[in-house]
Amino acid sequence: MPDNLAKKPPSLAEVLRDSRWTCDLSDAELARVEAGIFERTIAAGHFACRKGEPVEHWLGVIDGLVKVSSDLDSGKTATLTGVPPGGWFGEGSMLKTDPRKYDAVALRESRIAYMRRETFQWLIDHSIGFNRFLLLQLNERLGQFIGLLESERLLDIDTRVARCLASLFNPVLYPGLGRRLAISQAELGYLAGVSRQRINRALKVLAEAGCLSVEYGGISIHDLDRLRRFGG
DNA sequence: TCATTAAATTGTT
DNA sequence: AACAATTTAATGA
Repeated sequence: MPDNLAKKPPSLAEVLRDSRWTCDLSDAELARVEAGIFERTIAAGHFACRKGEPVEHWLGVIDGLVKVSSDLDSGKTATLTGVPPGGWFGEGSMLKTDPRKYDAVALRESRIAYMRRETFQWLIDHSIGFNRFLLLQLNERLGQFIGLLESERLLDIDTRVARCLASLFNPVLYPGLGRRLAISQAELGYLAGVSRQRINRALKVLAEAGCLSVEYGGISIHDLDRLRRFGG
């Protein structure tokens, strides 16, 4: 275990291979899909996609970290979810013809995959595995948002941070993700909607509870179930 | 390979 | 919000 912690920037092809929705595609089909995707690097603080624009792509996080949020007219911004590497989002918008309803901001420099609408549609028409993935993902997110409702009002900060982290490590939404995630406490603060200092305190509590361990520039999950159930 | 430095992140007030 | 301590990455001898 000397340097398997060394970072290796994943390629688009690797991310596709590891994505659950590509499992029943032939090599030729996978190649077709890959040809319908382009990659773009988004600088920290910049938008991977914006509310109000026509929806032309389904988005995937190859590397980095993205925050999906909704900016209210009041000027306040509500974080809906964070998307770690290996995660795909925006399928809800692809299934409608309305303009996009949410923003996606790169919390740090991130590489984003953009799948064209015609490729997305082709997958729906030809791949049962892709449809199964979409159903699973939509259902999982629905549960996540329902949980977020109680989190917002009923739970203390430590528990909210726990739920936020648990959602990032959701094995259904983000399979390829391992036990460790590179995320700073500041980034986690943006996702959970609390100050970095409060995140620091919450992480100590969660580490004390045996849910995770805090590392420089990231955290490692020890007990995902315990993290999910924390405080409630 | 090692020492130095800058930048990022963390821990605390 | 500010500050000090710690860790990492980059640089060059």
